[in-house]
Amino acid sequence: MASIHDVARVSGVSISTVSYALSGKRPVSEATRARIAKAAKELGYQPNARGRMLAGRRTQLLALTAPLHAETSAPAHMAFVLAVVTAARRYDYDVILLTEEEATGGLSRVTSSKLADGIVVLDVAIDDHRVDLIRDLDIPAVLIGVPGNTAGLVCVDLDFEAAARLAVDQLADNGHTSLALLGEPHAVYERGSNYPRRFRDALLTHAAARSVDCIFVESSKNPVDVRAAIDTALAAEPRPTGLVMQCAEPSQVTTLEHLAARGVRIPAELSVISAASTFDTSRFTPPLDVIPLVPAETSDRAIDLLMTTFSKRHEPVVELLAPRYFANGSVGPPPARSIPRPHTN
Amino acid sequence: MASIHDVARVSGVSISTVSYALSGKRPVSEATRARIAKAAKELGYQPNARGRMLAGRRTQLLALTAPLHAETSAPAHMAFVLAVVTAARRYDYDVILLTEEEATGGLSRVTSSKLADGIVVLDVAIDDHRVDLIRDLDIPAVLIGVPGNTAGLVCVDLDFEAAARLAVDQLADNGHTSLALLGEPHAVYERGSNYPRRFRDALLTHAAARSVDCIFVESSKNPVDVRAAIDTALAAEPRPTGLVMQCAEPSQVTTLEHLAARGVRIPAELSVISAASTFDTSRFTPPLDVIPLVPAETSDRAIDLLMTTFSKRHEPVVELLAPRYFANGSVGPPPARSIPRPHTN
DNA sequence: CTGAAAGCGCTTACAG
DNA sequence: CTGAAAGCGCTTACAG
Repeated sequence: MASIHDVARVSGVSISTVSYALSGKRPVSEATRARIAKAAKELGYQPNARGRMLAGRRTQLLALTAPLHAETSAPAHMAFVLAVVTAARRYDYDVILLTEEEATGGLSRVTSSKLADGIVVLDVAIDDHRVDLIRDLDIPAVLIGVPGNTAGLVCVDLDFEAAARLAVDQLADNGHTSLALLGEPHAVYERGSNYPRRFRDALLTHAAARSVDCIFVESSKNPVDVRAAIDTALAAEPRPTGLVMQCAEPSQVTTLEHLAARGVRIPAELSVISAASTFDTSRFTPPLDVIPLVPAETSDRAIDLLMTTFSKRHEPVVELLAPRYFANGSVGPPPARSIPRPHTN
Repeated sequence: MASIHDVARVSGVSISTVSYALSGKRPVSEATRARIAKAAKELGYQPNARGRMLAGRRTQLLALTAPLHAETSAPAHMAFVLAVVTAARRYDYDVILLTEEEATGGLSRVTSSKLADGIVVLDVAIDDHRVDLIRDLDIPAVLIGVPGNTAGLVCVDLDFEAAARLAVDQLADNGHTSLALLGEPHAVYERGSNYPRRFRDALLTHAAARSVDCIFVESSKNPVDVRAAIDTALAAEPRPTGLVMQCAEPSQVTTLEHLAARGVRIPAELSVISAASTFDTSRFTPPLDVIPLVPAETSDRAIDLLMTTFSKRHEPVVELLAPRYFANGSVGPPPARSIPRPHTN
């Protein structure tokens, strides 16, 4: 394997000139540059990362801490991991994946050994051990997600509160006065990442602010429970004419099938919005309006901020990306006249 | 940040003695060792990975090439990525995740820059560009999966042919003479990893060898199509009394629900086996017999082989792990007397 | 525009 | 049992 010395010898210059010619950090005469380029190409020279890491101040390596809980949705998780790696590559960074249960161990290790230049934290919980560690560690870090206490941190996430308001407004502006939210399975709110909670709370709050009734039901990995939840929601009084789903793809598919089976027409009888989804709701039956989760944009922005941190100390900031609404025809006005059902109770 | 020089100074020895004391690669007197350990602890010394990489012959870094296609099942994919990282950590290795579409670019990069000590290839297709590259690259590598041409390679995988035979035997031995296989969606056989093909082909071949009829149908992301496929399968002549499912979890759940809706009792009227599954079929309704995919065992073995390769050149080998069968009560004898249906056609 | 040299923080023969 | 020193392959002040 050719080294920088080989390239220097073949092109008749010093190794420093080779280094500068290849990095462009110092002007090099065109003739010299050409000879060096030719030699490097002939020899198939690739700078050795080990030498570069030690001499330079960068390893060009990021650590991504992305633990998988039982409650984690694998597709969404994968989408973010993929997006982070792709975003890092734009800056010529590679990504070390930290998955261990005792996630803080991995963080300490790659930090104290100076393996990574920076850290990306995925799937942030409200009360996250990794976040406390990050604050202590003297290493640039960015969180994708928002923990309970953001002091001293750089965070990027979708604005889930705004997304919830957007969903409510969309339905309220269409004239709906009673909604249902099909949320994540119960365990997610207990132990999972915190955005489902932020979304749910904001949605209920904003519905109340707009004088819209809203019933909240939880989904499940079990389709039977999903259908029961939907039945519960639709039995609410006054009967919901709008449904917001913020849950995994299988639960949304089950719901649509169940609604079809019950003969509930979308949007004639029920308007439906899919929220915080990473999957393609435009190919559902029927296609659904969606406020998508945006792994690529979120990760790009997170990595941009992290790279900024490398040059100049970045002040703590929580950047929330504005949600966007994509209409696919699943939202309309509520049924002209809802037939009042007999009062029980 | 304390360096090895600091530790040497504080403990009154040379840096080489510190290095040897900490690595254990040379005997060090107990007294000296104790002083060094004390100093290292006081100073919070952690060896610098950059220096270690350059001086030693190892980076303690593995590259994992795990591209995500549209056809990839995210949960299974995640399970393997997680298992590989966990397996690598047993040897104090960290894992760099390579996900790029042009996966060969990443492989060349980490190899020629000497960033990684070895490579793990996931999700191997029959005709995989990465495999050709691996053969050319002068770096230890192990594949999880089996490509069409295994010459010169070290591969580890579940023995899918044996798994298929096991499923057939289990049903045939119970007296079934007509089976159905619900496989992956069509695109998986066209472009995805190759084990579904190996499983399907072996199952059909072995069924024929045992004089068992077998109809093959494909699943889908769309539940409607899954139900149609099951209907097609059960309409086959002679009517199947055994069903093998080798497809994603949602399709298996849909199938069980559809069978329940059709009033098909398991195993009284239909025996069912779930194959190559990474999810827990014992909590399905009803619980299913399963021949699981084993990410942990497969990855552990793959990493063991890779580590062996580091010390002494390992001869090419294809290691297939024996499948195991877990009974959960979903397989029994076929219905005592199948009511012959009127001959159409 | 270019070079000689120091140095990044370790590991590991070579000596004693 | 321990130390002085070379060297891993680069980058980057320092000089000219």
